[in-house]
Amino acid sequence: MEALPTPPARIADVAARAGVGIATVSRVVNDRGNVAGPTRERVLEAIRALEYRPSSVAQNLSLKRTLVIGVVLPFLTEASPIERVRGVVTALASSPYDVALYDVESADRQQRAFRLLADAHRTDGLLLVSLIPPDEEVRRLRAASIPCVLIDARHDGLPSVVIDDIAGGELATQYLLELGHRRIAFIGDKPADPFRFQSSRDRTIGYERALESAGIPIRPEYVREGTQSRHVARSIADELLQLPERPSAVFAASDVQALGVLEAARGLRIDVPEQLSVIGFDDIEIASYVGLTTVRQRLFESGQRGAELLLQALAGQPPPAHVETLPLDLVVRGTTRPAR
Amino acid sequence: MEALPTPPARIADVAARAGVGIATVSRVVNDRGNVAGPTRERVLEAIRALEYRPSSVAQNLSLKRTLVIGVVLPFLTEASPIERVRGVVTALASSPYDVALYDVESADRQQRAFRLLADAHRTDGLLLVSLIPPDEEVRRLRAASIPCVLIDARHDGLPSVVIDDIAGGELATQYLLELGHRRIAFIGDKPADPFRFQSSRDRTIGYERALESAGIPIRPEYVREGTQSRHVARSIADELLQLPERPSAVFAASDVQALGVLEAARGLRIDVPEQLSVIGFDDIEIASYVGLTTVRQRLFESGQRGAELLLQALAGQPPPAHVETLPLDLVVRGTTRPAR
DNA sequence: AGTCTGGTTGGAACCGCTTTCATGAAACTT
DNA sequence: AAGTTTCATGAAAGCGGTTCCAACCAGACT
Repeated sequence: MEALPTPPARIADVAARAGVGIATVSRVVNDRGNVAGPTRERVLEAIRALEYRPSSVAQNLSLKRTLVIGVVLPFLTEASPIERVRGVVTALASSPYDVALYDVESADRQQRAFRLLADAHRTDGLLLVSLIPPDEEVRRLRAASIPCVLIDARHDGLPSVVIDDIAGGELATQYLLELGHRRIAFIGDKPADPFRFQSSRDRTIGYERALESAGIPIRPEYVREGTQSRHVARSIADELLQLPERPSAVFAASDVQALGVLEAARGLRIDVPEQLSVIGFDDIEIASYVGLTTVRQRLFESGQRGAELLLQALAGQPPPAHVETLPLDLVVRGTTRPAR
Repeated sequence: MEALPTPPARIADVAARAGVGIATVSRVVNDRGNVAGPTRERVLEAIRALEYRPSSVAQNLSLKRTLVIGVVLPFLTEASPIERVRGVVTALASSPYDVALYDVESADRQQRAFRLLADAHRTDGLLLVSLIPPDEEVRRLRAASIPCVLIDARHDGLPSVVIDDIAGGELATQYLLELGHRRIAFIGDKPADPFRFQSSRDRTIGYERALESAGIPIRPEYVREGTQSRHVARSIADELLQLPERPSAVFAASDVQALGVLEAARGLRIDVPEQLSVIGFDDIEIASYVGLTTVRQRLFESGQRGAELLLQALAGQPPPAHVETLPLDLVVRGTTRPAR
């Protein structure tokens, strides 16, 4: 009993079978307008018999919407964007919208994605994660009145969900200062990255600001940069920890890098936290397992919140706040301790 | 200079401006058919001036396709499905297809997703991850000729990408046996889960088979089940490690659970691997950091391969192999050691 | 009994694109 | 020079829905 490929029923088939006009079928399907009881029954019967499902593509064309929200983000490889996506998916789960994912590792991928954004009909709304759209595209989006919300990025005139990276940098550094540390090193992201915004740079500023207000001079040899990877961070930390005057604490701009620092310390037989305090940023899942002290940024929530804002915009309400700043929390675990 | 919301140009606008028919514009846009040089130029000029982008929704309706591949999966919260999605996204990056994500944590979400699958027009193809579709839906899919590939799941008549869980269970257990362990415990997934396939059960079978062929009787008190979480695994391991005859090795059906075992051991001051060997399954990212010995399954590759198979099916080629089994590798790290 | 009113209904236009098909002009035959 | 191809082109018919609008019908009202 092989089910042969039957073309799916169209609205006209249903109408014919029920002996009514297509308009009536549409009314029944969408529960709109007045349809007399018996008529409705006949239509429903026909729908059941034919296993009719309205073609969403046709609906989309007719209603000029797609019920798709595009999520554009770089580095799907990393833990943090994924957390954000999870937030987005969760927030959109109870909405009628689907989530389309666009990963833009490379520049041409980004090109492609933005070309797509420019297609005024592919998505109803856009969520850009850790990505700053070119002005040109923003203009197009606006012209096509496609709402767009940024997550972990800013752009004039677009609503966004962000954190205060400067404050975060200060928070971490101040905590180390309170613990009595004076020789505090910093490992940041390499800002050369074409996509990267200035999160890391801002965290550096926070770091410097905290040191300054504590009256501690900034030592250039304590401030390093490398790509966002454990491996690179490890080798940077290796150098750092073999300086004549070894830092007693390291603030890494991300947990991933902090893990690299921990590895380096282990390799050099430097006990953490006895001889070295380490603090990270993000609070990714591994952090809790390893017991890493860190600055938690609410990744999941950022996605969720961004999606909510977009949903509001889609519902016709103008986005309430232009820039929404999510709070940061210091999560003290086992890799930090008062300086001796 | 505010860009006011101008309705996007339609094909008719372009045609009017270029002084040609819409058919000609379509030909130029799709690079199909013959269009005289000068005419083409005029059309291109008009397209440029009007910033015309064909509406993909309209194209979809006309061409009866969507260029969307739906990826349905439960537990986006966990590390392994995400790795698979990454594989899918990567494989599909250079294709014209977009990826729509459907997370189906709860039963009604699953309901919704399958209802969606049944909509013959929303996606061109489907990738089901760790999910077995009801026969009814499979029938519908076939009737609508929507190709569908399963990843980490099987269903008669649908191509799938899987691993040999039995062999994996044997692999892990045999390794422990080779190390001289005789008291080997097993912690598996709770099979009560409505979505869950029988991966965990199969791994149990592999475990039992390995013990049997080594002539070692299976002790029921050594075989436990709990939900896929570190927390639950930890408490199970807690009990296990306080049995009168404590096992010398534990095989956990997933790395996440293995991490729970490590925690339990730490809590009980049982040294790993000196006093207890632990082996996991999956090889998620944390595993390498923690130095967990495990059975690697190629998650990323499973997504990638599944997407490739689907692409082939979409291109009209029937899927070559019905069930594709990905290899498993034993990854020896620091949590296993010969029995004393 | 005749007109009004309001709920039901179906025809037809429209959403924006692709593609078939007919048409006319240009190029080629014989 | 007349007939036959070939090529470029546009009108129109889908694709499968939604919705405006006019037509119809029954009961309510005068």
